Amino acid sequence: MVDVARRAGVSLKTVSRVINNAPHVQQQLVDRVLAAATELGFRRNHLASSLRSGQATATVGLLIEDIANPFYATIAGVVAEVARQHDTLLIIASSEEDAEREERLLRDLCSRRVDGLIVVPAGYDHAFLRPEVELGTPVVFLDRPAGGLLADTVLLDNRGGARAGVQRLIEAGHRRIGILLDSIGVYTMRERLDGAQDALAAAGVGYETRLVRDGIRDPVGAAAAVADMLDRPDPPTGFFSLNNRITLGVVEELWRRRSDAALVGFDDFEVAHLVPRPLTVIAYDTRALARTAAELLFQRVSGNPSWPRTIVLPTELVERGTAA
Amino acid sequence: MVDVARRAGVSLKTVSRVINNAPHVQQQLVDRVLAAATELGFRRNHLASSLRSGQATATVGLLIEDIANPFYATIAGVVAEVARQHDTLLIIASSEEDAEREERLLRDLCSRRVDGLIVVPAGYDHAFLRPEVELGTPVVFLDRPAGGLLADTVLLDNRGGARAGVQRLIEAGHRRIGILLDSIGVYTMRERLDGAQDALAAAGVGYETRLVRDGIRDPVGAAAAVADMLDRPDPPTGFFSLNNRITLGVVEELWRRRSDAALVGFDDFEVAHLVPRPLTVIAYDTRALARTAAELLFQRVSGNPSWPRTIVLPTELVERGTAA
DNA sequence: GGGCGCGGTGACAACGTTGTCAGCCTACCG
DNA sequence: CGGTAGGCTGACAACGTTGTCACCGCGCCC
Repeated sequence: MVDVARRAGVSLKTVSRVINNAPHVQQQLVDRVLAAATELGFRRNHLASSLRSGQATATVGLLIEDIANPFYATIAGVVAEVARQHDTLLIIASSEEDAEREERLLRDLCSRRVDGLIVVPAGYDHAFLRPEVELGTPVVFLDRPAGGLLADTVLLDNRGGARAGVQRLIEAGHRRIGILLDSIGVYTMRERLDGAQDALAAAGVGYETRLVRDGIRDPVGAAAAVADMLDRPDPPTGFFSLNNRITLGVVEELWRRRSDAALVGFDDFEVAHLVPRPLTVIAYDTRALARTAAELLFQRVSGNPSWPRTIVLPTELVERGTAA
Repeated sequence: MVDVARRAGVSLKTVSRVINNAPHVQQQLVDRVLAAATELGFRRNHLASSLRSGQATATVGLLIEDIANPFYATIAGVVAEVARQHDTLLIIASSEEDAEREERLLRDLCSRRVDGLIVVPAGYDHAFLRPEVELGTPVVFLDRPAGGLLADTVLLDNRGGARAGVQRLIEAGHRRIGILLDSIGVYTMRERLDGAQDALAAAGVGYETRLVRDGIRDPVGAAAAVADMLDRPDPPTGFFSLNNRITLGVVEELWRRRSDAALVGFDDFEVAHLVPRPLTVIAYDTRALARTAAELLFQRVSGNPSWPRTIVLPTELVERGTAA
């Protein structure tokens, strides 16, 4: 910038004014400076700018589990789009469900002075973020609540959705319902399981531990669990799967056996209408979820100081034929 | 930092040394400084650090079409993982296939002094990046070549893959092969179409324009095109689809009509084995593609100055039964 | 005993930008 | 014709950190 100033025969400050097209600069000088800048290949240093002005790195951080997962990729896409509307770039970091790594990444993002953070938490303690929040970095939690920190949060109605799904199976006459979940350690899984239990209890159907399978990581594991349950005495006549990876495995196994057991799955997925039997699922609007969080964040960034909110978005039972 | 120094009764520089755990500091002072830092809630300012030291923002930029697309999400995941191994964060920006937006985003990333860039180009002229490259910002192009700029590039063997796919259809006896593609404006589509033509020419099969459909954006469009082609005289007996979104539409339409027309699709996809007929596809290792680019980038970042390379990764014909 | 090397520390400038303020000039008003 | 308001410009400090260099004191060697 000092070089540009010398070349244009003006002061450093005038160059700064031109670059930021501030008012009160003669057109003639503007032209001279611009010419000098392009001749010298001037490249503004965004770092120095945000260092000096103290705020506005025009960057927000998004912390998720795994960017390659379509759910998070959708979220990232929406957040990036909202960010773009605010002329802001997005740093995306994946925690891989590791609380320690999550903390490291969040601290790193803060040390980069991001204007705000959207976090899908992996850990259970986010108290370490309190200083940052108090010093003015807004944080919005997405899909799961924060631990030990009062902050804006946008959630799905996991419990209500699961309740509706299991209720539907019960209405169709099922009493032995196999429930498959990823990990009871994950907030959404706990909520969904609670919802399923709500529905069972409300219908006076007993909750049988043998019908609940935890720790199912992938479609293969799901298929194996289904096979095992079906091969035992008093097999389930219906299945409730708590996420779409599991649902996929259940579908595969049922199809392999030509079983007509009922199935309701949490999470919709793109090819749900293409698989052998069209699937009944608990669907929700992932994009709306992300958009809500992102818009809330940018409200905070632009200074809305109201009390932290928790927003719960609805889920919907989409019937496509496998509930009966 | 100056506050920490005062509190610990040492100089500013000693604090800096402790924070960066530089050698030659008495353990006693280290402890005092660390204590003071935590008491005051010291938060290192990464911006100021990279401004002063001139290099090492520990950030790389990834420019893709659309983060919500699974192909790019996979790439982003791999790049983020490689970046993490180098203690580097990732700024992801989506060009939405808009060359102007691409340029704006790349300039913005450069003004943030990222350590390097991985670009899936949307535009055709990247000469504007030359000053940045010359000033030491490595750029690796991914999946499509750069325009007007000599730079590292990692590509797929689109042409070879398409050639193999069409050749397989020809071997199965097909002579009228419907070819469906997104947009001839996209590099990969042109390459794949060229490969298809190679195979047709090599087999002495005439290239009929009526059998090629351009501008197919989504599965619905693909289904409509297939329907139209099948309803005309001399319909194709086989289809070659140039990306997986199109393939999905073709599958739907063929299934709807219970047609047993052959189909080979470019791009594998997760549920390729679940759809009504298991699909024969041209597959490739997206993760390897991304990993190659990311590792090449970090080689450059750490100073490997050799001549820009172009790496072409192979594709593979995966037969699952729809080629005949 | 003087010189030398080295571990340990601090003063100071610098990175590239922007905020503050002072100062210039012109125009306009009384 | 003096005063003043306001458009326009520049000098300077500051943002928070790190690189450079100088300095001090100690132990060691000749």
